Amino acid sequence: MSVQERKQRERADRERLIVATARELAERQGWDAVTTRRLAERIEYSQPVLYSHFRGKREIIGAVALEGAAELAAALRAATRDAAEPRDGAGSRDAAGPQDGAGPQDGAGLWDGVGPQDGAGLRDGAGAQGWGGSRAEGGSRARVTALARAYLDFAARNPAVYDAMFRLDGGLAFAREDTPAPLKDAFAAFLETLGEVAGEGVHPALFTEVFWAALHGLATLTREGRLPPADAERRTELLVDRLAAF
Amino acid sequence: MSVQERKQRERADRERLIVATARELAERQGWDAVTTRRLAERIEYSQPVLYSHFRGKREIIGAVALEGAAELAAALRAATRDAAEPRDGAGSRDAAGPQDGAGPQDGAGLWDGVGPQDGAGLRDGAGAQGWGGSRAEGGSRARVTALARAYLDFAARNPAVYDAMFRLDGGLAFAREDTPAPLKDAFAAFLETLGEVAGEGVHPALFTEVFWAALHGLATLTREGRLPPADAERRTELLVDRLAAF
DNA sequence: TCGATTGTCTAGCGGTGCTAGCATCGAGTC
DNA sequence: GACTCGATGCTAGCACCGCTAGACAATCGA
Repeated sequence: MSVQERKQRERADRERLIVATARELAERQGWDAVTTRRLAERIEYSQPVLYSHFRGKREIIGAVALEGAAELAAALRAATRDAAEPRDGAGSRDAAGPQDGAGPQDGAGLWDGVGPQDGAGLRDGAGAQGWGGSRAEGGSRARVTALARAYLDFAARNPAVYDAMFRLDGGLAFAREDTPAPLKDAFAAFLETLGEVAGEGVHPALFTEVFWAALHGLATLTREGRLPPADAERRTELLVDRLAAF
Repeated sequence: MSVQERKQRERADRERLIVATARELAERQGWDAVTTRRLAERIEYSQPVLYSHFRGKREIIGAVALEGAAELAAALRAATRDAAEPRDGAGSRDAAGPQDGAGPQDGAGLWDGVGPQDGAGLRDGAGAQGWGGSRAEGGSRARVTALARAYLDFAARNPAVYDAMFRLDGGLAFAREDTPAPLKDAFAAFLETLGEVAGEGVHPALFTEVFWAALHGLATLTREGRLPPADAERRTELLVDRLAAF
């Protein structure tokens, strides 16, 4: 059976090569330059080989998107962990890698069963607005700012991957039960930090969606030159200050 | 000279026909379906005729975008006017059509010389946060909510036009001195309402950019099914409540 | 060793945006 | 009214696209 195993391994290697090559080509020359012919040439196989791994170009984009989602989740967690460690050290309980199954929870229909249990993000500080003014908790602000910066930084440094995730059609399901795990986990990474600052009576997932959408708008419009590049940092600060309830 | 005039007129008519046909086709079947062959067939001319009017498909998209920008500006102004008429009737002094020259002003580099003179949007109420708590002025909240809804409604009802403006490359300059007048005017329409609620010490244009970006994120992610469609209205309300300084 | 299976390739389909070069038409001139 | 001649719109075709049918070679099990 060793022969079959070797073949499977080689096949998996080639699949990874396809995805990596597509990603690199897209990042260097844009997704328009990622044609099946060029991609086949780069991996030194003929075009039909691509179709033995993926249904078509769309699925290749989807594969790049999943890879990117895992990296984005890691980048967000790393940034928020570094930003300001909680009193009890250890970083905010975010052991879960991109891989954990993510069982059924909540069921509110938003991204469906993603991340920590409903409201868990509220455990620590937060809820200022309603009954206390700005009650210290500078840690939250620092984490949220770090989150926003990390997201925008990821988008700017990996434009093609970002497009594969959030602008192009990679055939992936979003905000549904059958959403692929890496996407759910990326949303969970958002939720872990933003749950703290959703504010009273605001569903953490709903708040996270709004925050994410705003960042997405900033990321895309800035990159395409539809917003003046100079003020990007000021826009980010304004967004964080206003949107989050510290 | 009447013959030349007639020819010019016919040529302008045909150009309008091209743009209208492209728009209709895009709105019905998506921009992918707008090919030069199909477009030529619909207007009952051959392909090269298109290229005597436009440099290429990109410019046709740009033409649709400009048309859409004028309509968007009108829709935003109509919605905010209807939302809550000011004490002195008449609607807020927004006579200017999409056509006025818009001379050099401000020079801050954001969309460059757009709309009313710097800070004009602050003339009426506003500035609550800093020195008065929620000092009535429910009119502002109503107008901002109406603005947001009108924008998202426009995006949902005219997806192809919206894409031409803000997602596809129509070869138009944004946020620059040479930005086409209709785009500047659409931004001005935003500014007229949002200037009121930028908050103290926040540049109205910067605030408008952030608000617009957030709406853009909501519009695109919702339409592509990346945000659960059911909660769209709640997201809009949350965004308005948090971002604006009433 | 032989047939079957698996894997990969060549060649080609119908489509894309765009353009070179030719034919025709009609306005201005005699 | 006949005749240039430039403007105008056409046919045909380029290089490329995503994708696939079918021929062919390599490998496997009997």
